[in-house]
Amino acid sequence: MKNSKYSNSQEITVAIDCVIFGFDSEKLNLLLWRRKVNPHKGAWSLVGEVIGNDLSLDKTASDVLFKLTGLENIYLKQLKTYGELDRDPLERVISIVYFSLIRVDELSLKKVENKDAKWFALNELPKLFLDHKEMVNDSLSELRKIAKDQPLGFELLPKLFTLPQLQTLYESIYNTKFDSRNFRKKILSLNVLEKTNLKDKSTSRKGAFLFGFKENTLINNQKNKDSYNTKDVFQF
Amino acid sequence: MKNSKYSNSQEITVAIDCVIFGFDSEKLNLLLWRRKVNPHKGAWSLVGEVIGNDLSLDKTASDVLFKLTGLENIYLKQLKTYGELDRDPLERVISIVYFSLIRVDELSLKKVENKDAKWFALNELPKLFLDHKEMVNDSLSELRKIAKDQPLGFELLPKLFTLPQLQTLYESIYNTKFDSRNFRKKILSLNVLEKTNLKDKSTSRKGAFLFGFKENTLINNQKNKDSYNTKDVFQF
DNA sequence: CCAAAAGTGTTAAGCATACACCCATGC
DNA sequence: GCATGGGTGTATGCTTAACACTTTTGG
Repeated sequence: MKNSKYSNSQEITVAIDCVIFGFDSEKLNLLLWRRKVNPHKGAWSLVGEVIGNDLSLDKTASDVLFKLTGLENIYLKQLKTYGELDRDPLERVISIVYFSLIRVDELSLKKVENKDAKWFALNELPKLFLDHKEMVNDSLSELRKIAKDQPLGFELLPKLFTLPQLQTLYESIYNTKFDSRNFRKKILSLNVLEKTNLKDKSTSRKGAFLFGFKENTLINNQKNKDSYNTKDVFQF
Repeated sequence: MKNSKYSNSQEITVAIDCVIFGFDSEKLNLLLWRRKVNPHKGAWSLVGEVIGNDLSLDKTASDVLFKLTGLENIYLKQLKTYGELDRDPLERVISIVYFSLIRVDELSLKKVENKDAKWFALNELPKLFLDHKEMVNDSLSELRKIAKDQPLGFELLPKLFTLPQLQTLYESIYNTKFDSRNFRKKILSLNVLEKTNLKDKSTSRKGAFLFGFKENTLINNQKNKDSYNTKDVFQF
Protein backbone atom coordinates (compact mmCIF):
# COMPACT_ATOMS: atom_id res chain seq x y z
CA MET A 1 0.00 0.00 0.00
CA LYS A 2 1.46 3.25 -1.12
CA ASN A 3 1.80 6.16 1.20
CA SER A 4 0.44 8.93 -1.03
CA LYS A 5 -1.17 12.20 -0.19
CA TYR A 6 -3.59 12.14 -3.10
CA SER A 7 -4.44 8.47 -3.08
CA ASN A 8 -3.49 5.77 -0.66
CA SER A 9 -4.59 2.91 -2.79
CA GLN A 10 -2.86 3.08 -6.17
CA GLU A 11 -1.09 -0.13 -7.06
CA ILE A 12 0.51 0.86 -10.31
CA THR A 13 4.01 0.57 -11.65
CA VAL A 14 5.19 3.07 -14.22
CA ALA A 15 7.76 2.16 -16.88
CA ILE A 16 9.40 3.70 -19.91
CA ASP A 17 9.80 1.78 -23.16
CA CYS A 18 11.71 2.97 -26.20
CA VAL A 19 11.03 2.17 -29.82
CA ILE A 20 14.41 2.73 -31.43
CA PHE A 21 14.60 3.15 -35.17
CA GLY A 22 17.85 2.97 -37.08
CA PHE A 23 18.63 3.20 -40.77
CA ASP A 24 21.54 1.32 -42.30
CA SER A 25 21.45 2.86 -45.81
CA GLU A 26 19.14 0.12 -47.00
CA LYS A 27 16.24 -0.32 -44.66
CA LEU A 28 14.70 0.68 -41.38
CA ASN A 29 15.69 -1.33 -38.35
CA LEU A 30 14.50 -1.65 -34.82
CA LEU A 31 16.64 -2.16 -31.76
CA LEU A 32 15.33 -4.83 -29.39
CA TRP A 33 16.71 -6.67 -26.45
CA ARG A 34 15.95 -9.77 -24.49
CA ARG A 35 13.84 -9.27 -21.46
CA LYS A 36 15.82 -9.67 -18.27
CA VAL A 37 13.20 -10.58 -15.69
CA ASN A 38 10.35 -12.98 -15.37
CA PRO A 39 7.68 -13.43 -16.54
CA HIS A 40 8.72 -14.02 -20.16
CA LYS A 41 12.38 -13.66 -19.34
CA GLY A 42 14.32 -13.88 -22.58
CA ALA A 43 11.50 -12.70 -24.84
CA TRP A 44 12.33 -10.00 -27.37
CA SER A 45 11.14 -6.71 -26.06
CA LEU A 46 11.47 -2.99 -26.43
CA VAL A 47 14.23 -1.46 -24.40
CA GLY A 48 12.92 -0.03 -21.19
CA GLU A 49 12.87 0.17 -17.45
CA VAL A 50 10.69 0.97 -14.50
CA ILE A 51 11.03 4.63 -13.63
CA GLY A 52 12.54 5.83 -10.40
CA ASN A 53 11.45 8.62 -8.13
CA ASP A 54 14.13 11.06 -9.06
CA LEU A 55 14.06 11.38 -12.86
CA SER A 56 11.66 13.04 -15.24
CA LEU A 57 10.11 10.91 -17.96
CA ASP A 58 12.21 12.43 -20.71
CA LYS A 59 15.36 12.02 -18.69
CA THR A 60 14.57 8.41 -17.88
CA ALA A 61 14.07 7.68 -21.56
CA SER A 62 17.33 9.28 -22.56
CA ASP A 63 19.06 7.36 -19.78
CA VAL A 64 17.66 4.09 -21.04
CA LEU A 65 19.07 4.93 -24.42
CA PHE A 66 22.38 6.04 -23.06
CA LYS A 67 22.88 2.94 -20.98
CA LEU A 68 22.26 0.75 -23.98
CA THR A 69 24.03 2.64 -26.73
CA GLY A 70 26.37 5.09 -25.08
CA LEU A 71 24.85 7.82 -27.25
CA GLU A 72 23.61 11.15 -26.02
CA ASN A 73 21.50 13.86 -27.66
CA ILE A 74 19.51 11.41 -29.67
CA TYR A 75 16.19 12.33 -31.20
CA LEU A 76 13.62 11.18 -28.71
CA LYS A 77 9.94 11.93 -28.57
CA GLN A 78 7.19 10.75 -26.35
CA LEU A 79 4.73 8.65 -28.31
CA LYS A 80 1.92 7.42 -26.12
CA THR A 81 1.12 5.87 -22.79
CA TYR A 82 -0.25 2.36 -22.62
CA GLY A 83 -2.34 1.48 -19.63
CA GLU A 84 -4.73 -1.37 -20.26
CA LEU A 85 -5.43 -3.28 -17.08
CA ASP A 86 -4.14 -6.65 -18.16
CA ARG A 87 -1.13 -5.56 -20.18
CA ASP A 88 1.30 -7.24 -17.85
CA PRO A 89 0.50 -10.60 -16.30
CA LEU A 90 2.30 -9.87 -13.07
CA GLU A 91 0.81 -6.58 -11.99
CA ARG A 92 -0.55 -3.35 -13.38
CA VAL A 93 2.09 -1.57 -15.39
CA ILE A 94 1.64 1.68 -17.26
CA SER A 95 4.17 2.09 -20.04
CA ILE A 96 5.13 5.44 -21.39
CA VAL A 97 6.55 4.82 -24.84
CA TYR A 98 9.15 6.99 -26.49
CA PHE A 99 10.41 6.65 -29.96
CA SER A 100 13.83 7.50 -31.06
CA LEU A 101 15.87 7.83 -34.21
CA ILE A 102 19.49 6.84 -34.43
CA ARG A 103 22.18 7.28 -36.99
CA VAL A 104 23.33 3.73 -37.22
CA ASP A 105 26.81 4.80 -38.17
CA GLU A 106 27.17 6.36 -34.75
CA LEU A 107 26.34 3.22 -32.95
CA SER A 108 28.95 0.63 -32.17
CA LEU A 109 27.18 -2.58 -32.96
CA LYS A 110 29.35 -4.70 -30.74
CA LYS A 111 28.56 -2.56 -27.78
CA VAL A 112 24.88 -3.13 -28.32
CA GLU A 113 25.11 -6.81 -28.92
CA ASN A 114 27.10 -7.29 -25.75
CA LYS A 115 24.00 -6.22 -23.92
CA ASP A 116 21.81 -8.88 -25.43
CA ALA A 117 20.36 -6.36 -27.83
CA LYS A 118 20.01 -6.72 -31.56
CA TRP A 119 18.96 -4.74 -34.64
CA PHE A 120 16.07 -6.28 -36.59
CA ALA A 121 14.80 -5.29 -40.01
CA LEU A 122 11.42 -3.71 -39.53
CA ASN A 123 9.73 -6.29 -41.69
CA GLU A 124 11.44 -9.23 -40.03
CA LEU A 125 10.63 -8.65 -36.41
CA PRO A 126 10.46 -11.56 -34.01
CA LYS A 127 7.48 -12.11 -31.79
CA LEU A 128 7.43 -9.33 -29.25
CA PHE A 129 6.61 -9.21 -25.58
CA LEU A 130 3.05 -8.23 -24.62
CA ASP A 131 1.70 -5.28 -26.56
CA HIS A 132 5.08 -4.17 -27.81
CA LYS A 133 4.12 -4.98 -31.39
CA GLU A 134 1.29 -2.49 -31.14
CA MET A 135 3.72 0.09 -29.81
CA VAL A 136 5.96 -0.47 -32.80
CA ASN A 137 3.06 -0.11 -35.22
CA ASP A 138 1.94 3.08 -33.57
CA SER A 139 5.49 4.38 -33.74
CA LEU A 140 5.73 3.74 -37.43
CA SER A 141 2.51 5.67 -38.00
CA GLU A 142 3.88 8.48 -35.93
CA LEU A 143 7.20 8.41 -37.74
CA ARG A 144 5.38 8.81 -41.03
CA LYS A 145 3.30 11.64 -39.69
CA ILE A 146 6.27 13.49 -38.30
CA ALA A 147 8.47 12.93 -41.31
CA LYS A 148 5.76 14.69 -43.28
CA ASP A 149 5.81 17.85 -41.22
CA GLN A 150 9.47 18.14 -40.35
CA PRO A 151 12.77 17.35 -42.00
CA LEU A 152 12.93 14.39 -39.71
CA GLY A 153 14.59 11.84 -41.88
CA PHE A 154 17.86 13.61 -41.35
CA GLU A 155 18.02 12.34 -37.80
CA LEU A 156 18.45 8.89 -39.24
CA LEU A 157 21.23 9.80 -41.63
CA PRO A 158 24.86 10.74 -41.10
CA LYS A 159 25.66 14.44 -41.03
CA LEU A 160 26.52 14.23 -44.70
CA PHE A 161 24.46 12.07 -46.99
CA THR A 162 23.66 11.63 -50.65
CA LEU A 163 20.32 12.17 -52.30
CA PRO A 164 19.98 8.51 -53.24
CA GLN A 165 20.48 7.67 -49.55
CA LEU A 166 17.86 10.18 -48.53
CA GLN A 167 15.45 8.77 -51.06
CA THR A 168 16.01 5.22 -49.91
CA LEU A 169 15.36 6.34 -46.37
CA TYR A 170 12.04 7.91 -47.26
CA GLU A 171 11.19 4.89 -49.33
CA SER A 172 11.73 2.65 -46.31
CA ILE A 173 9.73 4.87 -44.05
CA TYR A 174 6.79 4.97 -46.42
CA ASN A 175 7.33 1.60 -47.99
CA THR A 176 7.00 3.08 -51.47
CA LYS A 177 9.14 3.94 -54.47
CA PHE A 178 9.48 7.52 -55.60
CA ASP A 179 10.46 8.86 -58.98
CA SER A 180 13.96 10.12 -58.42
CA ARG A 181 13.54 13.19 -60.61
CA ASN A 182 10.45 14.33 -58.76
CA PHE A 183 11.92 13.45 -55.41
CA ARG A 184 15.02 15.52 -56.02
CA LYS A 185 13.10 18.42 -57.44
CA LYS A 186 10.91 18.55 -54.39
CA ILE A 187 13.51 18.20 -51.70
CA LEU A 188 15.83 20.69 -53.37
CA SER A 189 13.04 23.21 -53.80
CA LEU A 190 12.50 23.18 -50.05
CA ASN A 191 15.82 24.85 -49.59
CA VAL A 192 16.89 22.88 -46.57
CA LEU A 193 19.85 21.10 -48.10
CA GLU A 194 23.34 22.34 -48.58
CA LYS A 195 25.36 20.73 -51.33
CA THR A 196 29.01 20.07 -50.62
CA ASN A 197 31.49 19.28 -53.33
CA LEU A 198 32.42 16.02 -51.71
CA LYS A 199 31.40 12.77 -53.28
CA ASP A 200 30.56 9.46 -51.75
CA LYS A 201 31.94 6.78 -54.00
CA SER A 202 31.04 3.85 -51.84
CA THR A 203 28.01 2.83 -53.87
CA SER A 204 28.87 3.73 -57.42
CA ARG A 205 31.81 4.44 -59.65
CA LYS A 206 30.51 7.85 -60.52
CA GLY A 207 29.97 8.84 -56.96
CA ALA A 208 27.13 10.88 -55.50
CA PHE A 209 27.41 14.34 -54.06
CA LEU A 210 27.16 14.67 -50.30
CA PHE A 211 24.65 17.07 -48.79
CA GLY A 212 24.13 18.45 -45.33
CA PHE A 213 21.12 20.30 -44.07
CA LYS A 214 21.08 23.97 -43.31
CA GLU A 215 21.48 24.89 -39.68
CA ASN A 216 18.16 26.65 -39.18
CA THR A 217 16.25 23.68 -40.53
CA LEU A 218 16.72 21.81 -37.30
CA ILE A 219 15.65 24.65 -35.10
CA ASN A 220 12.48 25.39 -37.00
CA ASN A 221 10.20 22.89 -35.37
CA GLN A 222 7.24 24.62 -36.90
CA LYS A 223 4.67 23.61 -34.36
CA ASN A 224 2.35 26.41 -35.31
CA LYS A 225 2.46 28.46 -38.43
CA ASP A 226 1.21 32.00 -38.21
CA SER A 227 -0.96 31.91 -41.28
CA TYR A 228 -2.91 29.18 -42.93
CA ASN A 229 -4.54 28.70 -46.28
CA THR A 230 -7.38 26.45 -47.25
CA LYS A 231 -4.98 23.92 -48.61
CA ASP A 232 -3.05 23.76 -45.32
CA VAL A 233 -6.16 22.81 -43.48
CA PHE A 234 -7.70 20.03 -45.48
CA GLN A 235 -5.22 17.40 -46.37
CA PHE A 236 -7.32 14.35 -46.00
CA MET B 1 6.12 2.16 0.41
CA LYS B 2 4.41 0.32 -2.40
CA ASN B 3 4.26 -3.43 -2.51
CA SER B 4 5.20 -4.02 -6.15
CA LYS B 5 6.74 -6.99 -7.84
CA TYR B 6 8.79 -4.94 -10.30
CA SER B 7 9.80 -2.14 -8.01
CA ASN B 8 9.31 -1.70 -4.33
CA SER B 9 10.24 1.91 -4.21
CA GLN B 10 8.09 3.88 -6.65
CA GLU B 11 6.37 6.82 -5.01
CA ILE B 12 4.34 8.09 -7.90
CA THR B 13 0.71 9.03 -8.28
CA VAL B 14 -0.89 8.75 -11.70
CA ALA B 15 -3.70 11.05 -12.78
CA ILE B 16 -5.79 11.79 -15.85
CA ASP B 17 -6.49 15.34 -17.01
CA CYS B 18 -8.82 16.32 -19.83
CA VAL B 19 -8.54 19.30 -22.12
CA ILE B 20 -12.10 19.79 -23.26
CA PHE B 21 -12.78 21.90 -26.32
CA GLY B 22 -16.21 23.14 -27.24
CA PHE B 23 -17.46 25.33 -30.08
CA ASP B 24 -20.41 27.63 -29.65
CA SER B 25 -20.81 28.75 -33.30
CA GLU B 26 -18.54 31.71 -32.71
CA LYS B 27 -15.37 30.64 -31.03
CA LEU B 28 -13.50 27.82 -29.38
CA ASN B 29 -14.01 27.33 -25.68
CA LEU B 30 -12.39 25.32 -22.97
CA LEU B 31 -14.12 23.62 -20.07
CA LEU B 32 -12.40 24.17 -16.72
CA TRP B 33 -13.34 23.59 -13.14
CA ARG B 34 -12.18 24.71 -9.75
CA ARG B 35 -9.74 22.46 -8.06
CA LYS B 36 -11.29 20.62 -5.15
CA VAL B 37 -8.34 19.75 -2.95
CA ASN B 38 -5.36 21.50 -1.52
CA PRO B 39 -2.83 22.69 -2.41
CA HIS B 40 -4.27 25.44 -4.63
CA LYS B 41 -7.82 24.50 -3.78
CA GLY B 42 -10.15 26.69 -5.85
CA ALA B 43 -7.68 27.37 -8.66
CA TRP B 44 -8.95 26.91 -12.23
CA SER B 45 -7.75 23.60 -13.51
CA LEU B 46 -8.29 21.00 -16.17
CA VAL B 47 -10.86 18.42 -15.28
CA GLY B 48 -9.23 15.28 -13.98
CA GLU B 49 -8.76 12.70 -11.30
CA VAL B 50 -6.26 10.27 -9.87
CA ILE B 51 -6.67 6.91 -11.55
CA GLY B 52 -7.82 3.84 -9.71
CA ASN B 53 -6.58 0.29 -9.94
CA ASP B 54 -9.46 -1.07 -11.90
CA LEU B 55 -9.90 1.14 -14.97
CA SER B 56 -7.87 1.54 -18.13
CA LEU B 57 -6.59 5.00 -18.98
CA ASP B 58 -9.08 5.53 -21.77
CA LYS B 59 -11.94 4.40 -19.58
CA THR B 60 -10.88 6.66 -16.74
CA ALA B 61 -10.81 9.61 -19.10
CA SER B 62 -14.24 8.91 -20.49
CA ASP B 63 -15.51 8.49 -16.93
CA VAL B 64 -14.14 11.86 -15.94
CA LEU B 65 -16.00 13.36 -18.85
CA PHE B 66 -19.16 11.48 -18.14
CA LYS B 67 -19.23 12.48 -14.50
CA LEU B 68 -18.89 16.12 -15.40
CA THR B 69 -21.07 16.38 -18.49
CA GLY B 70 -23.30 13.35 -18.55
CA LEU B 71 -22.19 12.76 -22.13
CA GLU B 72 -20.96 9.49 -23.52
CA ASN B 73 -19.21 8.57 -26.77
CA ILE B 74 -17.39 11.82 -26.92
CA TYR B 75 -14.32 12.27 -29.09
CA LEU B 76 -11.41 11.62 -26.79
CA LYS B 77 -7.79 11.14 -27.64
CA GLN B 78 -4.72 10.70 -25.53
CA LEU B 79 -2.43 13.66 -25.96
CA LYS B 80 0.69 13.31 -23.87
CA THR B 81 1.97 12.37 -20.45
CA TYR B 82 3.52 14.99 -18.22
CA GLY B 83 6.00 13.80 -15.67
CA GLU B 84 8.42 16.48 -14.57
CA LEU B 85 9.59 15.92 -11.05
CA ASP B 86 8.34 19.12 -9.52
CA ARG B 87 5.04 19.46 -11.37
CA ASP B 88 3.02 19.12 -8.21
CA PRO B 89 4.16 20.68 -4.97
CA LEU B 90 2.75 17.95 -2.81
CA GLU B 91 4.18 14.82 -4.30
CA ARG B 92 5.20 13.33 -7.61
CA VAL B 93 2.24 13.17 -9.94
CA ILE B 94 2.33 11.93 -13.50
CA SER B 95 -0.54 13.33 -15.55
CA ILE B 96 -1.82 11.60 -18.63
CA VAL B 97 -3.62 14.25 -20.62
CA TYR B 98 -6.50 13.57 -22.97
CA PHE B 99 -8.15 16.02 -25.22
CA SER B 100 -11.72 15.94 -26.15
CA LEU B 101 -14.14 17.66 -28.49
CA ILE B 102 -17.71 18.40 -27.56
CA ARG B 103 -20.70 19.64 -29.44
CA VAL B 104 -21.70 22.44 -27.16
CA ASP B 105 -25.31 22.09 -28.14
CA GLU B 106 -25.33 18.66 -26.53
CA LEU B 107 -24.14 19.93 -23.23
CA SER B 108 -26.50 21.27 -20.67
CA LEU B 109 -24.69 24.30 -19.38
CA LYS B 110 -26.47 24.36 -16.06
CA LYS B 111 -25.44 20.86 -15.33
CA VAL B 112 -21.83 21.79 -15.83
CA GLU B 113 -21.96 24.96 -13.84
CA ASN B 114 -23.51 23.17 -10.92
CA LYS B 115 -20.27 21.32 -10.62
CA ASP B 116 -18.14 24.41 -10.32
CA ALA B 117 -17.13 24.11 -13.93
CA LYS B 118 -17.21 26.82 -16.56
CA TRP B 119 -16.64 27.36 -20.26
CA PHE B 120 -13.94 29.91 -21.09
CA ALA B 121 -13.15 31.44 -24.45
CA LEU B 122 -9.81 30.08 -25.54
CA ASN B 123 -8.27 33.52 -25.70
CA GLU B 124 -9.63 34.59 -22.34
CA LEU B 125 -8.39 31.82 -20.11
CA PRO B 126 -7.82 32.49 -16.43
CA LYS B 127 -4.56 31.58 -14.76
CA LEU B 128 -4.34 27.83 -14.68
CA PHE B 129 -3.09 25.40 -12.09
CA LEU B 130 0.50 24.19 -12.43
CA ASP B 131 1.48 23.25 -15.98
CA HIS B 132 -2.09 23.08 -17.23
CA LYS B 133 -1.53 26.05 -19.52
CA GLU B 134 1.18 24.11 -21.28
CA MET B 135 -1.18 21.20 -21.67
CA VAL B 136 -3.74 23.47 -23.28
CA ASN B 137 -1.19 24.88 -25.69
CA ASP B 138 -0.04 21.42 -26.65
CA SER B 139 -3.63 20.41 -27.18
CA LEU B 140 -4.29 23.28 -29.52
CA SER B 141 -1.27 22.31 -31.60
CA GLU B 142 -2.52 18.78 -31.69
CA LEU B 143 -6.01 19.87 -32.60
CA ARG B 144 -4.62 21.76 -35.56
CA LYS B 145 -2.55 18.83 -36.63
CA ILE B 146 -5.42 16.39 -36.43
CA ALA B 147 -7.92 18.72 -38.07
CA LYS B 148 -5.57 18.75 -41.02
CA ASP B 149 -5.55 14.99 -41.50
CA GLN B 150 -9.07 14.08 -40.59
CA PRO B 151 -12.52 15.64 -40.90
CA LEU B 152 -12.23 16.38 -37.23
CA GLY B 153 -14.03 19.65 -37.03
CA PHE B 154 -17.29 17.83 -37.34
CA GLU B 155 -16.94 16.50 -33.83
CA LEU B 156 -17.35 20.04 -32.63
CA LEU B 157 -20.45 20.79 -34.67
CA PRO B 158 -24.02 19.60 -34.40
CA LYS B 159 -25.01 16.71 -36.66
CA LEU B 160 -26.31 19.23 -39.18
CA PHE B 161 -24.42 22.42 -39.75
CA THR B 162 -24.04 25.18 -42.31
CA LEU B 163 -20.97 25.96 -44.34
CA PRO B 164 -20.54 29.36 -42.72
CA GLN B 165 -20.55 27.58 -39.35
CA LEU B 166 -17.97 25.12 -40.54
CA GLN B 167 -15.81 27.91 -41.84
CA THR B 168 -16.04 29.84 -38.59
CA LEU B 169 -15.01 26.74 -36.73
CA TYR B 170 -11.92 26.25 -38.85
CA GLU B 171 -11.17 29.92 -38.55
CA SER B 172 -11.23 29.64 -34.77
CA ILE B 173 -9.09 26.55 -34.76
CA TYR B 174 -6.47 28.14 -36.97
CA ASN B 175 -7.01 31.69 -35.90
CA THR B 176 -7.19 32.83 -39.52
CA LYS B 177 -9.71 34.05 -42.05
CA PHE B 178 -10.38 32.06 -45.19
CA ASP B 179 -11.83 33.20 -48.46
CA SER B 180 -15.30 31.73 -48.43
CA ARG B 181 -15.32 30.83 -52.12
CA ASN B 182 -12.09 28.90 -51.85
CA PHE B 183 -13.09 27.33 -48.57
CA ARG B 184 -16.36 26.02 -49.97
CA LYS B 185 -14.78 24.82 -53.17
CA LYS B 186 -12.21 22.84 -51.22
CA ILE B 187 -14.46 21.25 -48.66
CA LEU B 188 -17.09 20.35 -51.22
CA SER B 189 -14.52 18.82 -53.53
CA LEU B 190 -13.54 16.44 -50.76
CA ASN B 191 -16.86 14.74 -51.07
CA VAL B 192 -17.44 14.24 -47.40
CA LEU B 193 -20.46 16.46 -47.00
CA GLU B 194 -24.08 15.71 -47.74
CA LYS B 195 -26.33 18.64 -48.49
CA THR B 196 -29.82 18.55 -47.07
CA ASN B 197 -32.56 20.82 -48.28
CA LEU B 198 -33.11 22.22 -44.83
CA LYS B 199 -32.09 25.73 -44.04
CA ASP B 200 -30.88 27.29 -40.86
CA LYS B 201 -32.36 30.75 -40.64
CA SER B 202 -31.04 31.63 -37.24
CA THR B 203 -28.21 33.80 -38.52
CA SER B 204 -29.57 35.41 -41.66
CA ARG B 205 -32.79 36.22 -43.41
CA LYS B 206 -31.79 34.26 -46.43
CA GLY B 207 -30.88 31.19 -44.43
CA ALA B 208 -28.02 28.78 -45.03
CA PHE B 209 -28.32 25.19 -46.16
CA LEU B 210 -27.65 22.52 -43.60
CA PHE B 211 -25.11 19.80 -44.31
CA GLY B 212 -24.25 16.54 -42.68
CA PHE B 213 -21.20 14.43 -43.31
CA LYS B 214 -21.25 11.14 -45.10
CA GLU B 215 -21.25 8.05 -42.94
CA ASN B 216 -18.00 6.53 -44.11
CA THR B 217 -16.10 9.75 -43.47
CA LEU B 218 -16.06 9.09 -39.77
CA ILE B 219 -14.89 5.54 -40.05
CA ASN B 220 -12.03 6.31 -42.36
CA ASN B 221 -9.38 7.22 -39.83
CA GLN B 222 -6.72 6.99 -42.46
CA LYS B 223 -3.80 6.22 -40.22
CA ASN B 224 -1.73 4.77 -42.99
CA LYS B 225 -2.28 5.19 -46.66
CA ASP B 226 -1.09 2.43 -48.91
CA SER B 227 0.68 4.57 -51.42
CA TYR B 228 2.49 7.84 -51.15
CA ASN B 229 3.69 10.47 -53.57
CA THR B 230 6.46 12.96 -53.21
CA LYS B 231 4.00 15.64 -52.26
CA ASP B 232 2.52 13.50 -49.47
CA VAL B 233 5.87 13.22 -47.85
CA PHE B 234 7.26 16.71 -47.72
CA GLN B 235 4.79 19.16 -46.41
CA PHE B 236 7.04 21.39 -44.41
C1' DC C 1 -36.54 48.96 -50.45
C1' DC C 2 -32.72 48.04 -47.74
C1' DA C 3 -29.57 45.63 -44.75
C1' DA C 4 -27.20 41.41 -43.88
C1' DA C 5 -25.55 37.17 -44.73
C1' DA C 6 -25.38 33.30 -48.29
C1' DG C 7 -23.97 31.86 -52.34
C1' DT C 8 -21.41 31.67 -56.83
C1' DG C 9 -17.30 31.57 -61.25
C1' DT C 10 -13.10 32.80 -63.68
C1' DT C 11 -8.43 33.59 -64.51
C1' DA C 12 -3.59 33.12 -63.85
C1' DA C 13 0.17 31.02 -61.48
C1' DG C 14 2.33 27.39 -59.33
C1' DC C 15 2.92 22.61 -58.48
C1' DA C 16 2.91 17.60 -59.24
C1' DT C 17 3.13 13.83 -62.31
C1' DA C 18 4.77 11.08 -65.90
C1' DC C 19 8.23 9.93 -68.54
C1' DA C 20 13.65 8.52 -70.95
C1' DC C 21 18.07 9.56 -71.75
C1' DC C 22 23.02 11.13 -70.92
C1' DC C 23 27.01 11.21 -67.60
C1' DA C 24 31.01 9.72 -65.05
C1' DT C 25 33.80 6.28 -63.47
C1' DG C 26 36.35 1.88 -62.28
C1' DC C 27 37.25 -2.23 -63.88
C1' DG D 1 34.19 -0.38 -73.73
C1' DC D 2 30.76 -1.57 -70.71
C1' DA D 3 28.19 -1.96 -66.58
C1' DT D 4 26.51 0.60 -62.76
C1' DG D 5 24.36 3.96 -60.40
C1' DG D 6 24.00 9.31 -60.52
C1' DG D 7 22.09 12.96 -62.50
C1' DT D 8 18.92 15.93 -65.45
C1' DG D 9 14.32 18.55 -68.33
C1' DT D 10 9.80 19.06 -70.27
C1' DA D 11 4.92 18.94 -71.32
C1' DT D 12 0.44 18.22 -69.35
C1' DG D 13 -3.05 18.55 -66.10
C1' DC D 14 -4.44 19.77 -61.62
C1' DT D 15 -4.81 22.66 -57.65
C1' DT D 16 -4.74 27.00 -55.51
C1' DA D 17 -5.21 31.95 -54.74
C1' DA D 18 -7.05 36.14 -55.79
C1' DC D 19 -10.74 38.53 -56.83
C1' DA D 20 -16.53 41.10 -56.69
C1' DC D 21 -21.01 40.66 -57.55
C1' DT D 22 -25.82 38.57 -57.21
C1' DT D 23 -29.38 36.35 -54.40
C1' DT D 24 -32.69 35.90 -50.77
C1' DT D 25 -35.60 37.47 -47.37
C1' DG D 26 -37.47 39.74 -43.07
C1' DG D 27 -38.29 43.86 -41.35
